Amino acid sequence: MELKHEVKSSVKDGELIEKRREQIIQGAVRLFKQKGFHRSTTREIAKEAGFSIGTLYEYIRTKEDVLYLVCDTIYDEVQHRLSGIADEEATIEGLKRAIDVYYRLVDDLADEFVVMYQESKSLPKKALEYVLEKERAMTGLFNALLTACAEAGELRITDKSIGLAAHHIVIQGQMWAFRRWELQHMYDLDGYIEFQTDQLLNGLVKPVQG
Amino acid sequence: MELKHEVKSSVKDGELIEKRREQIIQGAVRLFKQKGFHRSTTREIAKEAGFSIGTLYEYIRTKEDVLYLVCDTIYDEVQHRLSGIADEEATIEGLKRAIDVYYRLVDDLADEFVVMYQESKSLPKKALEYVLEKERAMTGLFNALLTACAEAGELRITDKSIGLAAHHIVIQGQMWAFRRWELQHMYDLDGYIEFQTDQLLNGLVKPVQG
Amino acid sequence: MELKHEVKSSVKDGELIEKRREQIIQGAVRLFKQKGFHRSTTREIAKEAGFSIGTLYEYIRTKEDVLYLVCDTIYDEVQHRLSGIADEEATIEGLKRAIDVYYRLVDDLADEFVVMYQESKSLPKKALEYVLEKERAMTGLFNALLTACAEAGELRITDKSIGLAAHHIVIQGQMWAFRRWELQHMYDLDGYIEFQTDQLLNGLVKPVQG
Amino acid sequence: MELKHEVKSSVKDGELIEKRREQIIQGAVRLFKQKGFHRSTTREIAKEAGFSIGTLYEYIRTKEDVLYLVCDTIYDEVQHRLSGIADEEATIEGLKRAIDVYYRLVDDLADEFVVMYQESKSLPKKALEYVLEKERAMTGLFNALLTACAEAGELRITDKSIGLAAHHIVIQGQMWAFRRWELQHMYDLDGYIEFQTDQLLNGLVKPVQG
DNA sequence: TATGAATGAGATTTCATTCAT
DNA sequence: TATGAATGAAATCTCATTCAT
Repeated sequence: MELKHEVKSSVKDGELIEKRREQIIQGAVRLFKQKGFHRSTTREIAKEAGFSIGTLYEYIRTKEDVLYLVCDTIYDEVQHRLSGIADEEATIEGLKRAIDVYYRLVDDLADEFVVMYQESKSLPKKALEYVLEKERAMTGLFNALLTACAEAGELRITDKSIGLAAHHIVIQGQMWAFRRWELQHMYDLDGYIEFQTDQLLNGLVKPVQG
Repeated sequence: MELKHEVKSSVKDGELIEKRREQIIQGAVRLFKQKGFHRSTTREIAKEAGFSIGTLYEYIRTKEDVLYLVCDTIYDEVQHRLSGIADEEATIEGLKRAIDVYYRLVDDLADEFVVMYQESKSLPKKALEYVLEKERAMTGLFNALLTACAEAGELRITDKSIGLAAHHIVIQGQMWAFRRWELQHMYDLDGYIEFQTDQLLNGLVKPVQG
Repeated sequence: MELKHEVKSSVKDGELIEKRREQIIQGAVRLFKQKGFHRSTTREIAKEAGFSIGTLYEYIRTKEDVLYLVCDTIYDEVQHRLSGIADEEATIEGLKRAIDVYYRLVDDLADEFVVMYQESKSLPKKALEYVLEKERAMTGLFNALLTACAEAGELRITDKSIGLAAHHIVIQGQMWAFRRWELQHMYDLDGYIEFQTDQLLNGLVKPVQG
Repeated sequence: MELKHEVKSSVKDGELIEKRREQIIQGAVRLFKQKGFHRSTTREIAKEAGFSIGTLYEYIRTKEDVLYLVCDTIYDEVQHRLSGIADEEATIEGLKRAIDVYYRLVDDLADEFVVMYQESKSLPKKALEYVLEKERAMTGLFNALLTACAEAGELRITDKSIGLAAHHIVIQGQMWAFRRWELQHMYDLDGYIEFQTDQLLNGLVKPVQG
């Protein structure tokens, strides 16, 4: 199902491609954070990556490829770090741990998240689809865990509400990235996680003995 | 604190300016929805507005002015439609009505909201500040109402949590704009408002006789 | 049948388009004569035409459009100047006059012919087809006249040979353009026409009486 | 007058140079046929030749060298295959044989001829001169043979016409290369040779007893 | 006021050539 | 000798902005 939208390179050495793309991505993220995708030029990207414009184009075909590489990498990291969630036990505690992992991930990659959400609509159609699919998968992880908790009788939640609750978690996390500067006046990350989690579970947890 | 970032026009007739800018904004929103700010050209904006590129530049100074006009207009509309909130009574019912008004506003201006949040970082610094200030004012409305309710003893909520809850409301509304296509599979607007409101109040409402 | 491969312009004033394209074509021919199509840059073309690169692109879409405009114009001139041939009388004298007109045309437009034949394969497929069609039409004019002469009993020539003879005439004329510098050591235009015409007719004219 | 425009190579082994250049030329002709000289990249030339871009540049100095090699090789082959002409006997039959040899040569190397005539103006000045000199030598072969025939009383032809007739033969042959696809509808090679030869001699041969 | 032709800085992309391995 | 990654000058094309009419 990995319909990975391939980015063509004219360089043959796979390891080198890996290394150079790493440089490109790092440079691009630094740049996009400051100026966004459209205001960053390919020359700047090349320079930030540490090589010439010609070399940049040995590893990508178009400027949009850079954006795709950035988005793809972020989701790969996300996927990697969230991979544990799928195996969490279907309990309130498991759910809390999953949310905690996710929020800390957002905090670490806050800049990257902002870049991705603000620029991804500039991706070519096929690449956008692929990225959206990854985003859906992320929501899906929480959806599965919530479903498992509900089935295990840990949550009083209707099937209908599960989907929304999953979105809820995901969005609430992203909010930390997008409004960090405002929110950090009021909360630190731990406080924020605690508040949001309580807030969520207050509505969902089965009272101990109804 | 009205730092209204003025947009200069070489036309003198105030009414005409009003009318032309209306055309510009409407055209621009239609365009930005499809292609985003950067991918839309000034020629396209002029055409979509119904006049020539020369005329466009009689009413704005730079392309960024168009984006500013769009953002500014949206907030004017928001401010107008939310003006009642400030006067709501400090009760759960008052809070519910305020939230309802806000969610319906987001639903009506969903496209505009999406455009604004995706593109506003392209505004020049000063204009961006002004827009962010308006955004803060919006959150402030709910903040004030929540505070009033808390003071009136209608809500069990710490001072510290009020700010976050206000953000919560604002974000939850915007989520409807950003994820409409996914969410509409599960909920219609009324259902969504109800669910979100319940969810929020579950955590905040003082149990009847706790 | 005029499948004229349209060249799009973003300028609306038809007369202006006409005028500017005239400038473009003249400048381009001057340039292409010296350096050929590929070695001429769009900036040089603009400069030679007498305006800025931006203006050039108001009147064409791509560099290839310039080549097409050049080729098209040459053939228009050719077609115009050969239009009389179609009405020539079906006699040896008529044929001679037609050949004379054609050779003088080639002499006048020698540079243009060279440009066209050396560069036309760089045209995009559709435009190339259109140009080739015009070339075929030119050969067709002589074909028709030769056929008429044969039918009128003025020439002893098999049907099969007519096609080749028409090609012959066309090529022999082009040779004057392509090898001018060599041939002019030996002949002036009048002498060349006379020699070639004699040569051709020697083989084709019916001996006065058996 | 062998001004052989030397192509420098950094490889010492003469045989290897020979072999590699053969590969380069063959690949280049294939490529130039399809896309022309300017549209073919050095990378493509290297690939088509069967080795890397680095290796290509061990055997040439510039891209234009490739074009020169192609042109030079064609003329070497031409010279080789026409070498017999110089020794032909000064009779009509000898002339006919010479023409026959030449036409068949053109037919064999048709693609190469087309490439050469369409691209040779892209050669650097010195190389172009050298190639033109070879072309002149080819015409010279026929010139000499025609002169010999005239002196032997086999042809009624003025001195002045000999030069033109030689050009005639050369061009008529090239016409087969350039317009093959049109002409093959009407003639096969044998028929074409016969027709052209008759045509030519009709004007030149002394009537048997005139 | 309205128009749209003109401008040219600047963006993306290509590709001949070099050079370290 | 062979390789192919690196380079950067240069090419094409776009588009925000101006200004004469």
